[in-house]
Amino acid sequence: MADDIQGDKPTLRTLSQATGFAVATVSRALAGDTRIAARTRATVAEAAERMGYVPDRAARRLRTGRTQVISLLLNTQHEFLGFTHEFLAGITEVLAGTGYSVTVVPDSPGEDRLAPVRTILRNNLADGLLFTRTEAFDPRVRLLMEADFPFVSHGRTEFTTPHPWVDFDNEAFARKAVAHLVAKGRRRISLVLPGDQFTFTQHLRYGFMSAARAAGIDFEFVEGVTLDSPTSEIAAALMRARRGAHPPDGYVCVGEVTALVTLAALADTGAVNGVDADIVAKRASPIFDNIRPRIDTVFEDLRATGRAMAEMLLRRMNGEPQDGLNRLFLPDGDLRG
Amino acid sequence: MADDIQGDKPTLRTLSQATGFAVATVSRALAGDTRIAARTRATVAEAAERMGYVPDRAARRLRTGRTQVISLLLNTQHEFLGFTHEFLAGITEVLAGTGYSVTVVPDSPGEDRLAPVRTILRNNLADGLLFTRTEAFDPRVRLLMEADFPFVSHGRTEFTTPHPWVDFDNEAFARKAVAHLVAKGRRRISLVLPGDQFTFTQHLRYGFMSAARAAGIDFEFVEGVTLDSPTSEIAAALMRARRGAHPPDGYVCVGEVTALVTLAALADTGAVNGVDADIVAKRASPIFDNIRPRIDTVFEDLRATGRAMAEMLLRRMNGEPQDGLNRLFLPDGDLRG
DNA sequence: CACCCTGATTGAAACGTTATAAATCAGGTG
DNA sequence: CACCTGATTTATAACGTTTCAATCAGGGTG
Repeated sequence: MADDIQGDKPTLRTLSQATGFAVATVSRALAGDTRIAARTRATVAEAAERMGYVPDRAARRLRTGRTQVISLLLNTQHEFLGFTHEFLAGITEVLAGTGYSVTVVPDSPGEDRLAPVRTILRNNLADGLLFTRTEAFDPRVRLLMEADFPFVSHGRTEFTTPHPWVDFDNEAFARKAVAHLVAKGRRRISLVLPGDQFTFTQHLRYGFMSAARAAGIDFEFVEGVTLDSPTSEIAAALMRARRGAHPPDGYVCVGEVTALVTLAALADTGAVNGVDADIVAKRASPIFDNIRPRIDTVFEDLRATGRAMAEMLLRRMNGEPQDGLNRLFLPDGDLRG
Repeated sequence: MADDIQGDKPTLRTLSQATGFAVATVSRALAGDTRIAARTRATVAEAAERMGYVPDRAARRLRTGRTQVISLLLNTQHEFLGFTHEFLAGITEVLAGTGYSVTVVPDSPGEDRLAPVRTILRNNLADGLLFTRTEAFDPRVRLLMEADFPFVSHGRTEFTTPHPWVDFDNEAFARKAVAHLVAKGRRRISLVLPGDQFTFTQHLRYGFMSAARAAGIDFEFVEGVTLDSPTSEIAAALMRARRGAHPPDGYVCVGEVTALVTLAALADTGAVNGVDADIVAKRASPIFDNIRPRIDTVFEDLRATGRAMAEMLLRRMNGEPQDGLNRLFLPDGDLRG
């Protein structure tokens, strides 16, 4: 809107008139085409710099079909703490200066998770896609692979065809957490799992179960709720278990919210954290430094995860073969308390 | 990339051939131009629907200059809990189905806050702008008003020219919090303020001070730190005050993180929350339901804030006069504990 | 000297849309 | 029946970019 004080913004034509070269020459010079004389390229580059030329995204997009946009499917339903913030920060950090911008598209598991992807593909709204909460045979992955559309998933799948992903080693986290509880002398440990459809649920379950079995201790999965259940339901389920015949004396918590809920459930049933039971949690933000009594945590660096995913997507969009593009983040060496 | 299984996606020309009308007619029919015969409009609309026509954003953008994009300046530096997530969820909720998409642009106070705005204006990267952490004489507001560019700020300014904003009544929050502490018999209350440059800092300070004075109790502002200081520094400052001659017996906390830090500082200096001191906090996420011992909170609904800002921006971009476009969220009636 | 390279540049077309101005048409009027 | 009017429709240009094919000037070669 309004009158640009700056005067009209420079275009290729402006540069063409200023330098005396044709529009086509200017375009190719800026693109660094080596078939344009080096001297010409220098002249054009200098003029572009001087006049503050910036290519028009709409025109380029119309011509080339490339949008210069990356879409992020963001879960807007369930609550997170540091997750969204850190993740987005990491992504924008990498994309700054690349000319790509991130658009946020709401995604709600339970709804049709394919719908937003279809829209993006069909209407050509982005050049690449990032998403989280990947399922074992995630229909989004299937669709995107079929369409040969660049993407990076947060979480692995069970597909045999390789695709780019970034993941956190939740199996290792579970083992480490169990080992820590065992070292503290705990004999019956409990875990609230995410929904069965997610791949990382399997990793958690396997790591948790096999570590507990190897240590010869009892374990249970909290019944009737998942990590995404309303916190009131999770709290109720936890308290039910505490009042049962064999209340757990150790908890592995996959998210910060669950950790707080567990802490509250302990308090509300008269149990004392650190005495009657211990908690080990995965955390994504520094907030847990400020919880008293302290609880032991393993840090999942979501900012680094966002960075890794964005970088990988850039490489993928640049045409790199996709079978090498994976990264598994290992849990920190030490538990932080 | 790749071959669209769907075949080529329909364009105006496709529709033109299918219906027998000229491209221009089809375009205007779809735009609902009343100078096109009603019958024709119906025919065209039907064909568009049947073939799944969606206008090409790049072409439309190139032609009209409108981007169909809204940019959100997002602070990626400081930690937040529910903030980013809830806020974004509210925005995307409103924008879903409007054809607008949100892009996230990093913004770091301390850096040049004008730079991203300039880029957006100059390169025409968006039709509207949303941002937070508004300053009293926010240079972004000044620039955007000069350019007559649609925006909605989260937070008021001191400019006399009106502009659209959405804000939370932090003065009322402070008064309410103080009143609550006074009712509990607290006689010396403390507050960590945000940086002086932000408008809401003045509102907080004024509400806090005048309510404390009216009640005839002592008060202090924690020295040397702001809400954005590293939590370790805030913790240190709080503990220093606790060990001083006149430790506070009441705390007003503007953010969730500060509330947790305060809680931790109490615990670490051997004070008991609810006995030696009380805390009232503003919260943006349901997480505080799960903190034990419970602390009293006032809820700021950031999802609703995001929704309000997005709706307001849409109205503004539709050319509504901007002097009516404000909304002040009042703190909840009851303190929740 | 005619020829053909090679290197450098350029004209023109196209991407899909919308706005402007002009063209067409049907129907009524003198 | 020619003409005017209002209602519809349409051709055309333009937005700024990239790319294909064509042009052009020299210089070496036969």
